[in-house]
Amino acid sequence: MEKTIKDKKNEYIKEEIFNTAKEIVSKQGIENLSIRKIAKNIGYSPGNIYQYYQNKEAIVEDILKEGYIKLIESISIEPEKNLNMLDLIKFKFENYAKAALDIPEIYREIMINSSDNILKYTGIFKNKKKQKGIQQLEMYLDKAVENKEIKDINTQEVSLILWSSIVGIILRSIIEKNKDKEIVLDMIESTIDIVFDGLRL
Amino acid sequence: MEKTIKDKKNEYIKEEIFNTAKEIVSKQGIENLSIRKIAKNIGYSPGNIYQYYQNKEAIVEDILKEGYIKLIESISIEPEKNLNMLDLIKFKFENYAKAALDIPEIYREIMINSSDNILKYTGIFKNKKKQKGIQQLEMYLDKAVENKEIKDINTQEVSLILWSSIVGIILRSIIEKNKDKEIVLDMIESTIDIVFDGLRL
Amino acid sequence: MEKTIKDKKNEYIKEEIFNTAKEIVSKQGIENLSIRKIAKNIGYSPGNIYQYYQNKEAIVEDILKEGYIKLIESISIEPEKNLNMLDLIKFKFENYAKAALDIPEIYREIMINSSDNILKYTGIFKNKKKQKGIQQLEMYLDKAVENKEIKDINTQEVSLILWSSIVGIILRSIIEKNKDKEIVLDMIESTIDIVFDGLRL
Amino acid sequence: MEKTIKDKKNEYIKEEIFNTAKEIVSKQGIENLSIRKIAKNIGYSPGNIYQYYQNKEAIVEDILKEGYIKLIESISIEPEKNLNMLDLIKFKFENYAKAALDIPEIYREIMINSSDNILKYTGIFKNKKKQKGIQQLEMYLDKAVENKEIKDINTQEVSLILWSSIVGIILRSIIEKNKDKEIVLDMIESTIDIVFDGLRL
DNA sequence: CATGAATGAGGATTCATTCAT
DNA sequence: GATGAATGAATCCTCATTCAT
Repeated sequence: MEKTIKDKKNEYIKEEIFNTAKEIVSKQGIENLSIRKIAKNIGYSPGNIYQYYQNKEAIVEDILKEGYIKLIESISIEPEKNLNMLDLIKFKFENYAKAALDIPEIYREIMINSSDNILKYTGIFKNKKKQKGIQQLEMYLDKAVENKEIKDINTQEVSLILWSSIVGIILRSIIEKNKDKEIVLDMIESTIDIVFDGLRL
Repeated sequence: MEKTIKDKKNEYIKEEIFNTAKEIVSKQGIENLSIRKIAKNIGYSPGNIYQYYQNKEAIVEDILKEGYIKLIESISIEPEKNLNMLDLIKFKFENYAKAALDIPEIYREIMINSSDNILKYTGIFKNKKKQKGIQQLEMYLDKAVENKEIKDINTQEVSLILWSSIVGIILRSIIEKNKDKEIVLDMIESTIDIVFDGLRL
Repeated sequence: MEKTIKDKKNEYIKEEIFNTAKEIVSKQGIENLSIRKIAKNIGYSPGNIYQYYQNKEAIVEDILKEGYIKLIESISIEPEKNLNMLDLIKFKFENYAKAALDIPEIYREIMINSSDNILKYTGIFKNKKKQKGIQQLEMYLDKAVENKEIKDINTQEVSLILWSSIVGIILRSIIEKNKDKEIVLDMIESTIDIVFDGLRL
Repeated sequence: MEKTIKDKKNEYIKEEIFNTAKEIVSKQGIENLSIRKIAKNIGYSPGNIYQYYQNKEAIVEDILKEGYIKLIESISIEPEKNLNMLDLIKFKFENYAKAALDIPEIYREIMINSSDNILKYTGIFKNKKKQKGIQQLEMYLDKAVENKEIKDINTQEVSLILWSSIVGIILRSIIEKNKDKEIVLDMIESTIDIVFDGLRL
């Protein structure tokens, strides 16, 4: 019993560390995250951080992982009405973009990161196992073909193209610190429209 | 005469610094470039670097500038035969992608950099003056409309979409350390094809 | 309780840094004070200094502030018996000079420093708010006028003259590393005498 | 013959170094004087400076020496008419102050410098041989006594007092970067007036 | 004469991490 | 659990001086 309480406290502090780290990353960028800053911000000592996280890298990993989960969640939201595939894809990407733009610095970090640990989730080139987003997108395109919304295409390739195009657009917006979300959402919608126009029967 | 020899030596060492720096950037990323590393690699004392470069920033700037120039040059190559706009755009982007993949880490750095100094050349959102690549692309699309290759579209928007899509694809390839250039070139060609298919009359 | 002990140790080390810094300043002048020297002298690593002081400036500031406080204290001592203004001024300046000569290098630094931060306390030319010493001196001169000890003069001007004359004498003694305090005290007394003689009714 | 020309050229370059150094000192303060800056400013190489000066210190010494000579010259100017000693002393100190305020940074350095080399010229405490200014001032005071302008005093002590008071005033003005020369000249005149008033028969 | 490349020591500061308490 | 002192290595940069050319 006591252990459980301790565990809870333990969890609580770990979260505190985590949230503070996230805040620093969001406000100052990942390159300005330091153990000392985290410690100072939560009022603990630097050494104590190591009771909860093995090292700085582990904290960063957690932050990126959480960000990734948010992105996955964003594309797990299902529309209320039945939509054709074009609109469904638009709906999904809109949610995805909103989620990404909600955590710009973290999204940037996720998408720029070259470590295998992260590429496991974001990679499109060598991954044996496709990441969730691409999987879903490919499935929708398959259905669109099936539904005769579009012609018979290599859905595997097109999904990669569409995905990296849209990631590219979001990323540029973040890198340029563009604050006008609408522009980005419009560009994404147009991109999908144009691609679909190009795929019509 | 003597002066010329000295100048040459001077030039030579500056280049040595420059190349060493480039090598470090290419292998370890710009975040791991340091004056000390450069000095150690070429067997000089750190202070001596400052005989040739005002500071670290100047070195980085030179590296990025050289990279940017290569990119500009790549899209300045004109095809031997007359091409329609679709093929011309493909030709240009192919050259661009090849140039980018030739200097992956540097391209990465250029495209990820958020400093105004670099955004001047790479920005698409707030820039008053459009960057060379977008300018050219927009012009080609205008001509394509004129030639009735495609329907009458907002060429300004489409050029941004096309550009950031392709930059996005190249960037992902670099981030994932994908070595298979052909895949990237194919994806780019397909992207252009699909977009053009979507814009046909 | 434990915290107190730690706090005390903390305080102790901070003081050690402070005293070491003061020693270096006293022996080698402020221009030769460096974090590395402090660290070496107390056997710590340079980085550790930053646990106790935010930066070098903060250390210097503390040293000068302490010196300034000693000066202020020296002129806050009141004589045991009632004195006429001439003798009161002598009494005050004598204490001031003794305090100054107790911390020669630091006094030198305070009086030579051109930063606004310090001039706030030592300036006599542009300061809106008069510094404590001048204020007091002017008040005494006013009283001397009131008491008919001296004629009706511009006490504002005379206080500045008297003050900078005496600071000038002390400063020269310090700069010349003159160790004979009596000479300086005599010169100061004579200065005050002569000036008062010049101001008599 | 050829040697003479060489010598002249030699002299010329040495002067160039000297003047440049002086300019840097005047504009940026002595703490910002560096061999490299001098070399850069005159278009020679750093190494070459050492052909003309043994080291940095020698340059500084020369600058201070020249400054000192200017001060001596300033008090060597004789008034056109015969003046009583009070007015003569005022005349001399006025010229002195003007000369000092003409080269504030250098004057500051001269008067703050603690090296024996400089104290030889500026010291008042231990010097066996009195410096020129004090000598002259003492002589004038002696004459004033002789002329019955003032009472019979210890002219040795009073000259020291007067001199260090006035140096103190000038120094403070320079340290505070006060640009209003008139204020300083007025304070000096008042000082002399008051002291003389105090010395009257 | 003159160059300018090079050194080596030094400057302030920041950081992740460890460890005795 | 928590502290925070301490390290050691790293960061960029500046400087006086030397010396082969």
